[in-house]
Amino acid sequence: MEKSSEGMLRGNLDLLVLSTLLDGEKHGYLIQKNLQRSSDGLVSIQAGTLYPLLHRLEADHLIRSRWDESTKRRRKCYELTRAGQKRLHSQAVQWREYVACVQKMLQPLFEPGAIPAGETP
Amino acid sequence: MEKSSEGMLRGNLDLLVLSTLLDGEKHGYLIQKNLQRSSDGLVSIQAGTLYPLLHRLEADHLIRSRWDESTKRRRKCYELTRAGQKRLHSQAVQWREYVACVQKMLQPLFEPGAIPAGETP
DNA sequence: AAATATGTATTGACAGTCTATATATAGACC
DNA sequence: GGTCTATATATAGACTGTCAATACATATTT
Repeated sequence: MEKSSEGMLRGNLDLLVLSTLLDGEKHGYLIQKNLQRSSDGLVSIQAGTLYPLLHRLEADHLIRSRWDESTKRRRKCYELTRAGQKRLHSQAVQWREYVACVQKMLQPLFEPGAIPAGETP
Repeated sequence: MEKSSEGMLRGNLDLLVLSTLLDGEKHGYLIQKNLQRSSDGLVSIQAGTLYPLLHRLEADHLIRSRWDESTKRRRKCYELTRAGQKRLHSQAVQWREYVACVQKMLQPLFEPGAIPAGETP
C-alpha cells in the first residue's frame, strides 16, 4: 500500500484517532505515527489535520490532555474520557453497520459477472 | 435503521451514486430513492447534494446525460461512460482495501474484552 | 556543522455536504 | 375547485473537515 485513501477517511478520522487511545494515553506525534504504521501508510494523517482534530475532541470533552514534562521534549498527552469511550464504541458500531450496508450495495461489483477493467467497446 | 450516517458517507458518495448506474441509466430522483431504499434509509442523500454531485460527475466525464421527454415529466437520465465504469471499479476496490484496513485497526474494539458501554468509575 | 527526526501549532484554501429555497407538473383526495 | 403529496430538477449560502504550507524549537545522527 502506498497511496493515501484520498478523502475516504473523511468522516471517520475521529473514530480512528480515538481508537488509538484505547490502550492508554498518547501524544499527538505518536498517534500520527501509530496510525501510519498500523495502517501500512494508508492512513497518513497530516499534522495540520491531527492537531486541530485533537483540540476539537478535547473541546468536546471526548479526550483530556496533560503536558508531560518528564521527557526531554515536552509533549501533550491525551487520554479518553468516559464520554470519549462511549463515543468510540458507538461510532465503531455505527461504522460497522454503515460498512455492511455499503458492502451489500456494492456487491454486484464484486460478483463473477463484474467487468474486470477492459471490455464493452 | 433510521439515523443517517452522519458524515460517514463523506468521501464515497460518488462511489455509491456511480454504482446505482451499473444496471442501466437512471434519472436523479430515481437514484436518490434507490439509494434510500436499498440502504434502508441509511443513505438518504439530499437533492441539494445529489444534483451538484451529478453535475460534477458529468463534468468529469464519468457519466453522460440526456433529457428523456418520452414520459409525462421531463427527466434527465444519466449513464456511465467507459471512464465512469473504470472509476467505479477502481474506487470500489480501493474502498474495500480501506475498509479492511480500518476493520483491522478497530478490531480490539470488537473483541470479547471490549467494554460494552458502562464500566470503569 | 549540518541534516534529520521529534514535537506542537496556526494559517489559508479547497471541496463536499447540508439546509433552505425556488420552480413546475401529476395525481389523489376532499 | 382547491389542497396536498409525490415527482422532478436546480441553485445559493453556509458550514466543516481535510490538506498544504509554514513556523518554531530541541534532540539525535552524520
